[in-house]
Amino acid sequence: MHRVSRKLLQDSDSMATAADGCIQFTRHAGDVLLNFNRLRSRNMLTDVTIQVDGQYFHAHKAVLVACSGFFYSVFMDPENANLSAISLDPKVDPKGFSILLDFMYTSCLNLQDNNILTTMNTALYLQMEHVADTCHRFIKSRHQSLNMQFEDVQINSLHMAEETPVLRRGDEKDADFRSTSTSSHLLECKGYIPSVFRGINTSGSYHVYNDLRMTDGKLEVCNKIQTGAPFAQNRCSNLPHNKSPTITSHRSFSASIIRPPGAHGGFQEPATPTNEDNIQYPQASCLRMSPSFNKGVICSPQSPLRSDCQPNSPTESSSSRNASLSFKQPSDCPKEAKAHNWKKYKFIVMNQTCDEGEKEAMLSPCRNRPSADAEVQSEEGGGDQREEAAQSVDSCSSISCDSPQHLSPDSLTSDDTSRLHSEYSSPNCEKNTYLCNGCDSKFTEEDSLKDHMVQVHNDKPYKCDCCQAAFRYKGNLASHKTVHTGAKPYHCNICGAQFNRPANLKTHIRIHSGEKPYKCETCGSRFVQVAHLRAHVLIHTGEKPYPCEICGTHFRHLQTLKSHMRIHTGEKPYHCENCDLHFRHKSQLRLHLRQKHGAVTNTKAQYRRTPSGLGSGLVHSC
DNA sequence: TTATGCTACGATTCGTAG
DNA sequence: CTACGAATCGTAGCATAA
Repeated sequence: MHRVSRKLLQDSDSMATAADGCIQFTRHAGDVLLNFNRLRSRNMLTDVTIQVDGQYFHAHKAVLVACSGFFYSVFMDPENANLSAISLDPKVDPKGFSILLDFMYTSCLNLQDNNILTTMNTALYLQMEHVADTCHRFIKSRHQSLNMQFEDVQINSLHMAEETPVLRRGDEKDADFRSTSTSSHLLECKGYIPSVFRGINTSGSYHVYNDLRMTDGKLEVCNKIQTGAPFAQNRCSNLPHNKSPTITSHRSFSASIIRPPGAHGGFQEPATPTNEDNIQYPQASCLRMSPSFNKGVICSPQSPLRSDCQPNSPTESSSSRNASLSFKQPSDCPKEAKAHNWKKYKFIVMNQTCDEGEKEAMLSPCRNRPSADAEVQSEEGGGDQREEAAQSVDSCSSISCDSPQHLSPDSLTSDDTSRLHSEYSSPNCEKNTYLCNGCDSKFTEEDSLKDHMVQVHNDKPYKCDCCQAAFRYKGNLASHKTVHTGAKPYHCNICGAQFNRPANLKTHIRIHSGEKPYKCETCGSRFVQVAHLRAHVLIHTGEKPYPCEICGTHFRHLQTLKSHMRIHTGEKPYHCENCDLHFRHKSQLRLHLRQKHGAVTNTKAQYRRTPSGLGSGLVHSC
């Protein structure tokens, strides 16, 4: 019984039983998002392509709609139900969009000094107010080192004012600023006004940080406006007019819909200006930033904030509200070879323990220590305990790397971990209680916490003293050490091949015996190893899970992708020393050697590796 | 603690199409 | 000649039963 419970705990990783008997899987939401991101990285089940200034992004409409008021307005419109491609306004910065798209799929917002403005403006365009707010707090928290950028933003707002009449009615102090600011970053700052989608309803409300200023060390935002599409106004005509101030901003932004053939008779709709005359000015043209400034957003009925068919906007979610400012790079799944593995995709989410990022979040002492993030969060007001629990499994939002005592998880020993948990346990934690920062479990014994960290959070306390490889079990460390000794005590009686494990020898023996226990049910082909069968069935399923990030070509096998990448890198690792020619593929070298040098090159011994680098690698000696 | 099975992954080989 | 597809083989990490 104990084993069953333990196994269940491992499988579900982290779950809590509520008082009503409902078992809450605290990682479920994150795992689902992780799966979505992996699907995106493989371009699987993506149903829309977004073109941004010549760059293409594949995504799932459902994710876009769930995260962005802009996309919500677009895709929830029945008229656009079958859209498979959309082109955003060329003013939208692809980098900013990429950051936000990553955020949608990872919860990680890669905010850096050089992209903060682009990200914030793009967030406004996409009606991701919570992200814009976070960007704003980011700026606020770093204002002392970003004075120049604030000036840029102010200059930027003036440019917007030149385009948008509503801005001209802003604070007259702008005029002073206009005459003094000369930042070189001016051209890089795009003043975005999320505006009317060409022919498409982008109803919703959003405020625009079109003017940021520092006053006595405090940030102010002026000319906060709410905009909406005329379509929205029509749809919401039953609402009191003063509850839905509709401003159709003009020519600042647009997007075009690329319709599938047959839909409305054209592939890409030409951009058409929207109603430029329907502009109403908000009564309050200047709003001082306050801890609750975002509460003042007025929402139209079609806004994601008020929709009855969409979950709460991230604006209202605890995770976003409490999101701290993370400088952690978002996980880059496409670059992670392991993430491409279909088996891992299928299985890892339900069974995986913490990845490194999550582990870092769990071990980070910052969560329970005063920090700039905490200061930001305190302004937002505290969330309830349930929200905090959910927050604890958020691998990114709770991470702050600005702590001077931040430690890399790789550098942590088991003792370090325990020390951290003891040292940075919750202030509310009882004395002599060891608190797991990963799931808020409490233990009275330090060893219990250690065991918990191993079983639940994949702590690997056993480290090789030679290569620092970490293992969960002591036995595996011992097995690992036999590989550095190089001992291969298991011999094949038929061919003499040597192996370090009986299991590997057993697999090898199948070559001689002809045993192929794994059969493809589709074509009947048989394989020695189940992994070979899995790779084989991709032929039948049509799946090509390995995309080239440069040209977008998808491949069925990782090795094929790697070989393909040589086209982009120019690498030709196979070298003929006789005539100093380089080849991209070994088969080419072999053919060359046979034809030009009469060599027989069918044994591994005839090749040797050379130092890595372009044009180096395997060298044949004739 | 050891043995074992499962699994992922890298390297390699061969074949084929353009 | 070049690039890709598919299969094959070996290695080693992970998890658990014995």
